[in-house]
Amino acid sequence: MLTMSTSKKDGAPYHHGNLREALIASAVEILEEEGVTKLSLRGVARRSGVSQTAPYRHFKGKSGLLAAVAAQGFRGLAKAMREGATQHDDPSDKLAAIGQSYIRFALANSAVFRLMFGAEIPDKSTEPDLCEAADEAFAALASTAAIFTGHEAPDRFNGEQDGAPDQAFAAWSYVHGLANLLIDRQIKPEMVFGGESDPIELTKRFGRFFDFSRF
Amino acid sequence: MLTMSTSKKDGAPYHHGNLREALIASAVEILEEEGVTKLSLRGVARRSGVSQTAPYRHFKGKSGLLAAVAAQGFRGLAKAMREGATQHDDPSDKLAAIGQSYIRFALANSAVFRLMFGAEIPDKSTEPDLCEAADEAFAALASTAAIFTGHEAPDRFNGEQDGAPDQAFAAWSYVHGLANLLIDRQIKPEMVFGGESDPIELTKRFGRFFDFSRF
DNA sequence: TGTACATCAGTGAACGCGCGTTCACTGATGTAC
DNA sequence: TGTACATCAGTGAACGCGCGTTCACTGATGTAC
Repeated sequence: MLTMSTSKKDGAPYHHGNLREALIASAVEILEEEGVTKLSLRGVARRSGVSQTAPYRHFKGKSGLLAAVAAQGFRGLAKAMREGATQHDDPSDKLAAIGQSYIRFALANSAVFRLMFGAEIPDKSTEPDLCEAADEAFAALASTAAIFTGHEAPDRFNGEQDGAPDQAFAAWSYVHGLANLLIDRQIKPEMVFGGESDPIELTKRFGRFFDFSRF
Repeated sequence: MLTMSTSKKDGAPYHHGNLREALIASAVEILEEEGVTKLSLRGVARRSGVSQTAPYRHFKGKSGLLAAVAAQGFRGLAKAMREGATQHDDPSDKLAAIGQSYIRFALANSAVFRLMFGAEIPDKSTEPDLCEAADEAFAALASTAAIFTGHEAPDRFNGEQDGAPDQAFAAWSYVHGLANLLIDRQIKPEMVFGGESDPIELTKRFGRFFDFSRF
């Protein structure tokens, strides 16, 4: 950073200085505005104001960019869940807050969310960074869910998820499904309440069918 | 059908006779084998052994074909759920059977399932047939879930879902989430059980956290 | 402090490709008479 | 029963397009001396 030449007075410097991050940001924008189908490496470069071959300096082709976007998404989701959880002490409240953060994240970043979990990236296991980010997100959920069993939460899951308690998966399934149905507009909050309403309210309302005392 | 000229002895008759269905079937095959990204109208025509412009006789472009595939998917899902439900009398058993049918369908038709719920078809409301098929699927779930409230199930939802009980949405969320996590390989049955295992067993196992007596 | 030079980050032309869709057409079908 | 003809279902050439990726390149940077 010390030696960066990018100056604010300079309109378009030869060296961008932060192209990798800029490309990811452009990709996210296109993703959210136009959908995965319309996302092209050339379009991303164009939006970043850079030649169409510049991205190859930072990613191994289009698939590399997609993986980086998804990884950043998982990191953001993990952070959101952690922040939600730390605002409460009671395990039930913690878990509820995590679920709400999850829903909020999905709604605010629906195209990225879809990319993270969809089939657009065929084999996630070939992208170590992506795996690590995904594990981080799952760990954020599982560590709280583990409290219900009284077992200690394993602090790493190695992409194996061994030892993660059933509730983690059950809670994840529920919240993941609600998130998906909401972003796919299969459940519209206003349809359930009969008026305009908040998806988070929905999360709480449906959540009472979930009984974590049963383990 | 009476006047169809397609004869079995004839290798490639000029008139196909059943091209619409054949195109949908080809689309499903490509979808499951190669993913949405690789699905092209030309490829579908090719696989059906027909010129690349023939599909335009039966669908209004690529988007029309996609909608037809999704609609057929929803009909199949609705049928599977209904068949699952009729094998039991107890409402809880009925609901559990519906969930299991849902998971089975998703796993057996994962690419179609993704298409049904994903963003590949941008505005489903412009396709009346698709809406109708989706409503049919939701109705199959909601009519059973409604038993828990003691209220009568509305027999149509008009794409509005008004009057559908909360449990229907909660159960749907749970089962939809588990289905998605399974087809996206985020939860691998063998990871949870520590050995090879059956996704349906998972459905039951996690399902016990769901308490439908609370309404 | 000044300069030669290796390294790094970006350029721009070019490749070959498959796509969605249109158009004027032709072969097959079924019906009115 | 035979035939003219409207209708239907498919053909094949052609359009313009944007894409991913490669290649040899050039401008900028930072360091060894």
